[in-house]
Amino acid sequence: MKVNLPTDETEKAALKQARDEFVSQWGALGSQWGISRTMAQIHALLMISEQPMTTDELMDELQISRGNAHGNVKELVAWGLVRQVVVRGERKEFFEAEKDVWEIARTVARERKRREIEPALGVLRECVEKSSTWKSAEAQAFHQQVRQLEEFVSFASKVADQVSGMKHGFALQLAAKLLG
Amino acid sequence: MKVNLPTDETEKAALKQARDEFVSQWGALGSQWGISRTMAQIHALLMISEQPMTTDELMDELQISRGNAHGNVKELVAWGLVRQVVVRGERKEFFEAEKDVWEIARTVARERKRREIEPALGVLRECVEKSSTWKSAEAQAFHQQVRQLEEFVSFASKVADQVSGMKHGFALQLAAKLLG
DNA sequence: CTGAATTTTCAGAATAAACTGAAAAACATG
DNA sequence: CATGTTTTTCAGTTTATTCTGAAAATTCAG
Repeated sequence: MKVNLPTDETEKAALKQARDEFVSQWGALGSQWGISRTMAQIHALLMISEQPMTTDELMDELQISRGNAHGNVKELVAWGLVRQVVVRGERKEFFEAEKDVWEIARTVARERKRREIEPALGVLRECVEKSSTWKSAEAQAFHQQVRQLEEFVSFASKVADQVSGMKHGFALQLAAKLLG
Repeated sequence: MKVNLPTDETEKAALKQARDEFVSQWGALGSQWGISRTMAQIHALLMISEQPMTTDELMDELQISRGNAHGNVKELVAWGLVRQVVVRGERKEFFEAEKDVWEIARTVARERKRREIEPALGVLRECVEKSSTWKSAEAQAFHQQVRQLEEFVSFASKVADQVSGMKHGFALQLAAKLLG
């Protein structure tokens, strides 16, 4: 069996510390974003874990309750950022995160479109519709403004579709178009 | 003086209702997004207001306290989405929103980069740095994953710069590049 | 079918975020 | 400088969100 030289031990400890730091910081960023701290931490943990993990491991690692771990991991599954996998000979459910950053980006683009852009479009279209036949100067100003907003959000929606439709090496395509 | 025909009155009432609906719905969207409901409502109100407004008008229109109106309008100014303007012969402060959607988009891109992308980059770079010389298989897997994340976020940062640097008609440029 | 293992739910507790209202500070006017 | 006006601050309250922990439901093996 391999001998653990002092440097091995040092590296192992430093790795653990770096992983914890990453999970913790990613969680803090999560709340800056619109998602809960715990959900971001679970995502971070699964992204840097080589093996799929169980709910109990998440509870243990992050010091959180079963209900919390359960709810958040299921929400990550609903987002499409985490999937449930079967480990042979095990009854428990195991979870693993999508690790490919381009896939993650596509998923986030798709979900944010659905959750943020589409509801806004609904509101704006209703306002544009209602105000389209009004005659007064004030009403026309209102119409103009909501129409411009609607046009922009509609454009953003198309961009999101375009991005989430791009295949694996999409960053190259996108980079070429935007930066080239 | 102009006579108010029944249709004028009807339109006036419908306009008021549409404006209120827009403000209320935009507020709800705001919380779906990462910003407070009130801040989004103030922004909506100022975007569809033809004249600049005072804190007292905001308080009255949205039925909120002075402290709340004050704090949120100042935060919008800090974002760069609203500016303070001087109205001749008035002592009170007046506020108006940027109405040009492309300007709004640039501002949001710039601010979100600063608030969401840059802190993430900081965390990731630290992790990449620390783990770059480690030897074990686990450590290298960690390094690889955070490096990929760092590369992507760094790319996103460049995209945000590009977008926020585009001049007025940028949507056309962007549309041509992305959709063309 | 039985019982142990596991997942799911959810009422109440804890925490975090937003808001109020009034007092203090800053400002303008004569 | 005295006074009335407007802005700013902030301690305390309310509201919204997240989390806990235990009970109920489900699943599976024998």
